[in-house]
Amino acid sequence: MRANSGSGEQDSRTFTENARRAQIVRAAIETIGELGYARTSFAQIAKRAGLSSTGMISYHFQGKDDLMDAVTAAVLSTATGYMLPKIDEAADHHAKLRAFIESNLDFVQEHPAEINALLDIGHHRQATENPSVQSWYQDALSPIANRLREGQRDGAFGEFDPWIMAITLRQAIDGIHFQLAVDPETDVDAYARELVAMFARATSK
Amino acid sequence: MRANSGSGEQDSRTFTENARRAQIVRAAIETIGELGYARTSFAQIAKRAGLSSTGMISYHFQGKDDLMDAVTAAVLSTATGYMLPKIDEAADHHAKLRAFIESNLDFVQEHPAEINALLDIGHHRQATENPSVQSWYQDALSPIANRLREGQRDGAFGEFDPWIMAITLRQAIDGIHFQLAVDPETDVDAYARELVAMFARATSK
Amino acid sequence: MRANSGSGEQDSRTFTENARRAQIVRAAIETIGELGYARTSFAQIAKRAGLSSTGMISYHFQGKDDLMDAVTAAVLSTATGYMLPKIDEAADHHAKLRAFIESNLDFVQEHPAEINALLDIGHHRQATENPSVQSWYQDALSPIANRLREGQRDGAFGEFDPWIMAITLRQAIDGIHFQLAVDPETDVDAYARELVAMFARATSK
Amino acid sequence: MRANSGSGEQDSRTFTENARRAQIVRAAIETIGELGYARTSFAQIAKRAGLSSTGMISYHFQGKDDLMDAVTAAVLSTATGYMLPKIDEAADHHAKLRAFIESNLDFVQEHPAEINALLDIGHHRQATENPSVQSWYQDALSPIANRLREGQRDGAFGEFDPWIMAITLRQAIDGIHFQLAVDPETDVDAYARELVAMFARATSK
DNA sequence: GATGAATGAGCGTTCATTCAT
DNA sequence: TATGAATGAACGCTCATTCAT
Repeated sequence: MRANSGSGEQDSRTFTENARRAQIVRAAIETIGELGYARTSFAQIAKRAGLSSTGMISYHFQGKDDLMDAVTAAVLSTATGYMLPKIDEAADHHAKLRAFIESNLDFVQEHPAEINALLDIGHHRQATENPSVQSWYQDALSPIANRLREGQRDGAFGEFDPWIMAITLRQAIDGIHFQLAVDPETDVDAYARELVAMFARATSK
Repeated sequence: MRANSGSGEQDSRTFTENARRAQIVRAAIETIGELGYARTSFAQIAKRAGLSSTGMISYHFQGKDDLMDAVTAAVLSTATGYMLPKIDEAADHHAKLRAFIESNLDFVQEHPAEINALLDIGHHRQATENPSVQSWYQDALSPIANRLREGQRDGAFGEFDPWIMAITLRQAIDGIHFQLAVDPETDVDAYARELVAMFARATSK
Repeated sequence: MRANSGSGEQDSRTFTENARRAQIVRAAIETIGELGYARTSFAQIAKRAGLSSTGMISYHFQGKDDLMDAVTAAVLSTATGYMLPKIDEAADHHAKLRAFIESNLDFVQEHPAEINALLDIGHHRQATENPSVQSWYQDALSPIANRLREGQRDGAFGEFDPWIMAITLRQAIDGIHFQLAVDPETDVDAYARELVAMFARATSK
Repeated sequence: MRANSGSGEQDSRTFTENARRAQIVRAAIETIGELGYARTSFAQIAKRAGLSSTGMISYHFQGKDDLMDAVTAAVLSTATGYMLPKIDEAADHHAKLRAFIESNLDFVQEHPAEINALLDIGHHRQATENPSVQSWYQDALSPIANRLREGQRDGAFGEFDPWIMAITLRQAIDGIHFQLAVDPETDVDAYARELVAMFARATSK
């Protein structure tokens, strides 16, 4: 008898069980953020969640992959909720691009554990032939590429492949982690300003 | 007794002899490239290398870190040997930037296992706060940043932070792996051409 | 998760519950008693305890040292519980000295595995410079030395260094193991009588 | 083709091979003395002996047990050569007993590695059912017991079991190691004087 | 739901020993 | 003899998962 809901399943109990699931996901995020994926075990997560047994995690999730899917979804949801309003508020395509970069780096600064968890899981899965990798990565890039394409259609941007630009933009923002590894005192806002200027040129006519 | 050569030791035979070491490094590269760092164990490497036991790896290397150091050094050496001549041949700063991007992506296309291994090891070390991370990452970025700085000094490029541009360039090139994960049939040359145009604008005056 | 109780933890169940822990400690005592510390591995202990894997031992104890601490504590507790009443019953200092020697050798005869385990662990820790050695050895000798000192103060014994006499007494009793190795049919009671007479002279005025 | 000479074998090559054997035995003594038996491996011994391969040890000795037999014999021989003259010089039985104790503790002080090796090997083998244990231990105790018996016959000592007194004497002297473990600054000469006085009483009429 | 004991495969590493050269 | 590579079993320990209560 299991309460696990596979990724696609719809279940009437979904909402009542969400409390425990969310608690575990929260603990997983913090653990990965602090120790890294490689040192994160069910035992560490259970300890941080105040659970007396790792069996609780297996009970609520189909397995490690299922838990990591939930973590990924949770972080992406939080990040989107943080960034989207700021992008929507922006007046034009250029301002929206700037808002995307700045709000993304703001989020990195304010939610380091979430971001570390997301990237760690992503790196771990990239090598794996897990089919869910493609989808979440596409899901993350598609909105960016679409906005860039709209900007081109409206004449705000020059000619470039919007999909490759989206990848580059995504990777440029994630580059902050390497910079922070080299110098933890880095001014993230300055990094953001530099990227804004750089991509203004890169997307110009 | 032991064939291990500690990191600090100097041994003229390190690269010339020791076919076994090279064989193990090769097997490690292929294993990481195929399974990813997380699923790569001495047992997997030994199986691929046709060794009778994992003890053989411990015999030839001080430990897992030492083996991964050897893998990193081997891949970087191969990559540098491939790319440097093409960059040196290029006539001016713009051509060198183009040669860097193109030769790098050429190398990715021709040596996917090597590159996957290099990035996976890098990610794992970053996540586990291995102190050797900063140095190799700085070592990888410094030459790029220095060339960009020279280009600015010579008036070939506009104003930008060369260090952040180096990170972005590095990350943009590595973005090909995400693209290949989504679509293994991607035209890497087209990806290269797009990046060349993009960074021509990004570095322009 | 884990049933381990770290050395510093206080847990009222430590001795009352945890049948599994006791079972493992018992198996460890028997294994060390039979094979000696050097040939005692988790695999041997697990086999003797009927455990499915060595992981069960790691589950119940923090590590090999923790298990050996538990073995030491268990044996010392049993030995003290056996000997102390007999010593307390004895009327005067001479009778107490005799009771100490006799009850100690009685215990050796009746619990050979326990004693072998205790001495083997002690020797191993002394050889590996484990810092916990001094304390347990001092703990074992101090009560003997103190009783001897009291006897001197009360005029029952002559002049001698009570600490060195305590070491000699301890070592003389442990000498029975060498004797038993040479001749397993040795009359331990006779050995005890001889030591009693010998130390009566050695402690006399 | 092996050069090993089993314990009982007589071999015309015995003397030519003794150089390498002695070198290995010497390295083994130092290694056990410094690291203890548990941490002593063929690799450690070979390193200390300046050998390029542990195979050399296996070539010259039948196995680990054979090497340890050689170490034991070498140390006993050295110790006997050191002590016997001093005992022979002594005028009477009481003086000889004193000379035995004092020269033995002198030897302990001047050759700590040899003694540590001897005791470590002894402790390790006690638990093992190695038949060679009984013999060397009997060989070590018999001369002591015989001298005590002679002293009794000549009326110098009182009544006691000479064999048990020999064990006790042996153990009392070895007790210095526990004392040194507790306090490395212990005055060994004072320890010797105390034992001399103690055994003068213990062996008195 | 929740607990915690149990499972068994797997980890990197060390070891004494063997063997071709 | 001497070398050093190779062997394969064993080591303590961690892991995600299962299961009875």
